[in-house]
Amino acid sequence: MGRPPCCDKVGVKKGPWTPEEDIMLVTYVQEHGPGNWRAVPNTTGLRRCSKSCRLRWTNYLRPGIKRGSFTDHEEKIIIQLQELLGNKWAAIASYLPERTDNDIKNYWNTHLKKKLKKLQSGSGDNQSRFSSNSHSISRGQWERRLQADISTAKQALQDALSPENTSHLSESYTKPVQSYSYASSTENIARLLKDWVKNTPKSEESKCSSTQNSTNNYSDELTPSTHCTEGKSGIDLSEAFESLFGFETFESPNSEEFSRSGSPSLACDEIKPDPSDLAPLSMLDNWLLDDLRKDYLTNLSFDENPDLF
DNA sequence: AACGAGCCCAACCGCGCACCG
DNA sequence: ACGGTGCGCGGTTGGGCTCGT
Repeated sequence: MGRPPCCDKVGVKKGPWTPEEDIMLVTYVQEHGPGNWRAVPNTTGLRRCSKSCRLRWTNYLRPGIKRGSFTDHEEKIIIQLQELLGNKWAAIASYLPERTDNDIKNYWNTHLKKKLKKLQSGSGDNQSRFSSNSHSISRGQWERRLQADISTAKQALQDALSPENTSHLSESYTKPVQSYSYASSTENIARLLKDWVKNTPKSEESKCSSTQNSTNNYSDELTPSTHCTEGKSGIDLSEAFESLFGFETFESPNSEEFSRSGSPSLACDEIKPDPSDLAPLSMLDNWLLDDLRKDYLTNLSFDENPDLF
């Protein structure tokens, strides 16, 4: 018996996602939470495979995703964890909550692999420094600590998200988790719409496949919302979007900062985010990365090899 | 300015695992 | 115990973009 196709191939759309499709998907997640992807096409009317929906959400629309180039710190973590875990991108991504496994995988394949290869050919023993460092703890210890850390992180996340505990988060972390999640998700859509609106009037005949460019440019182009009044479709979509999400995304001079600042206006009680898909709490985030940095990276001899970074 | 090569990244594909009845 | 189903993961691909000539 052959494996049944994950979805009905007839009438299933492929290729880049349009902003409209993104909105439909986000709307579904807002209402039902992430999961039950099989139901998404039927529920939303999206002509997309359930897997495609899940992938789009996890790799692109999910709240808290950081885009743009990787920092040196992130790079180091990836290199170390790849050395330790191999191509377990999901596991590596769990230590970089703002990055998706796909992003990390791509970054590894396009940048880091070459970098290390170059380094390896340049000086023979540099590679071995990563794999057998005299200062580093043993592989077994690493793995045990990783496991422990992941478990602890999950517990911390659950604790932090439980209603009775959210109130005692320290003052510096008082941003509402739900709002953060919500706003970040909104921000992701907003960036798509913004670019889409900007591009559509110029080339109406062109297909709406500008999502790639829009995301790449957005972080450097957090301009005031003048674009959203350009073009009819922009107005309609923007208004629809605003009404959909209940606040004026396009009025934000800097939507990223806005979303992270935890503005009270972003509160949205009807959202019931799944804890596993929430944006990483800063506290947890910092804890993970700080712990990594302190306990692991300082034990390793990156500094012995300044040429690498 | 035009063209081709290489790069980059979003999306797809197929497999394996976990869960459920 | 077993088959069906859904989801997650890692590898791969295709098309747009950038850069060099």
